Amino acid sequence: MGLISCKCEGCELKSLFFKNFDTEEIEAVCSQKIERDYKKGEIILKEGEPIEEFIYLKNGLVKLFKSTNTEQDQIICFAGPLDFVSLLSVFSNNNYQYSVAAIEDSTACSMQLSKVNQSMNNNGLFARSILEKMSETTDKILKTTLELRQRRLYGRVAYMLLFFSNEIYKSNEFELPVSRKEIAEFIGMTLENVIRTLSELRKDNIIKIYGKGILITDKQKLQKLSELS
Amino acid sequence: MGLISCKCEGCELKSLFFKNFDTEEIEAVCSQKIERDYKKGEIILKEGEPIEEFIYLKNGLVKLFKSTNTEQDQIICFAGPLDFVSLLSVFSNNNYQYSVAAIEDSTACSMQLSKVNQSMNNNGLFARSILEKMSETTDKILKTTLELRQRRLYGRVAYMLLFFSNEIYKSNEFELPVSRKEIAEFIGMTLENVIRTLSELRKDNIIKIYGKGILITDKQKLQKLSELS
DNA sequence: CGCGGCTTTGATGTTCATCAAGTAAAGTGG
DNA sequence: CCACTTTACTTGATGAACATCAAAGCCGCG
Repeated sequence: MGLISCKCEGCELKSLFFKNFDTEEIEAVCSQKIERDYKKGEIILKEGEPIEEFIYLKNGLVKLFKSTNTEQDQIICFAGPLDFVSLLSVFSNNNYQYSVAAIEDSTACSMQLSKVNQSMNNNGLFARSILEKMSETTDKILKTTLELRQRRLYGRVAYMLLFFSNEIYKSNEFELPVSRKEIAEFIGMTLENVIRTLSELRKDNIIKIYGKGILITDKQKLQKLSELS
Repeated sequence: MGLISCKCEGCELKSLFFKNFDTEEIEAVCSQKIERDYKKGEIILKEGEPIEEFIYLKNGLVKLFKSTNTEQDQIICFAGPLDFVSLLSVFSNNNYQYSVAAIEDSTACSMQLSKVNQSMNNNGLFARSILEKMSETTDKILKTTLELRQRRLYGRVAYMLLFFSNEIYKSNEFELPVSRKEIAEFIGMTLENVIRTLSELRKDNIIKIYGKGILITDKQKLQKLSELS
């Protein structure tokens, strides 16, 4: 786990996030920023821990999840660059309600929550930016959840494949960043049935499978499966 | 549908929501407030419509839901007094992503979104209040969704009954404010199976049913069913 | 009264979880 | 580097959970 102080001059996030700040304010917040690298599999935030930082993802891919009393976790969503991974419970709880783990090598920036709070109180526009970002995030999560709920096994697996293809990798060929078990935890089905469904899709010449590698050969059919079932 | 201008002096919401405002600011916003009554069944907001107002519930009970391409809607959550029913998509979309309907006679206050926005820009503390409220709301929704997803038929029905008993009516005896079909739309099962399960719970002397009236006679067993299944 | 919406129950088949057993892949220690 | 262990993946068989179809009862309302 590397640990270097972030050079704000080159940070592409500044313009997105701090568009409502003047230089002085940016300095005040950014001087406290810490950039950190996480390897695939590493835990970034743990459910139950006190919230002291405000974290966003600079690059990589993470999963938000919640552990249950069974062995099976529940994966809430995946988040990519420029997503604010600690956004969900930051402002209504003192402790994280969800865990976050890197599913690809990732870099995250964090700043003290107290500083962010202070800036928000002084600057309504800044608070509003966060509000918008948060609204977006939760809207997306809720949408995905409801979409998945409408479908069954086949439709859910198809939806998941299309999600990674369209939203994350923007290609018909990609490496699944998650295990079969994690897919199951995301779509709310069992490991075995996820595998079975992938195999069936392969037999029907809709996808090709090379371990974690996926090649979507018939996107139209996959799309239809995702809509119908 | 009644329509009177809201008298802010008696409004219990003021202290909750506007705690960060001085009197002048409160006046500025409240002078624009409109109070409106909705009868059970009436639509308050419709998915797809432009967002122009900021609405919160003064009393009553509403459901948030999303229509699908089937006949079955998806109910996202129920909201009671002091909940900000338009909070979900207000800040990230120009149009409502969900519909809201009264499931009991309700009163809602609304103000122009543009005024609220203006106040937020000028007052970080106010923006922060909204942020907290919103974070709370989405956290609750997500929690419920994930809890339901963990359970199956029996557990979901039990969870739903306990929700109305504990969260909404705070009594073991209450009238279900929703139809059997709406229960199904909330817990993501079919109408028939909801009815069957309720009947089984009745046969097992866990609840009594008088049409929409429910009396929970064995809360412990219901609790256990909700946890296990 | 009769109609339409809501509710109930039963029968049937589909979808899915679970159990079991085996293979492949990946990490571990000598 | 190889034997060993562990973890991830795969397939089949079985029964449970659930959706769907069908039919009928109830209840309020015009």
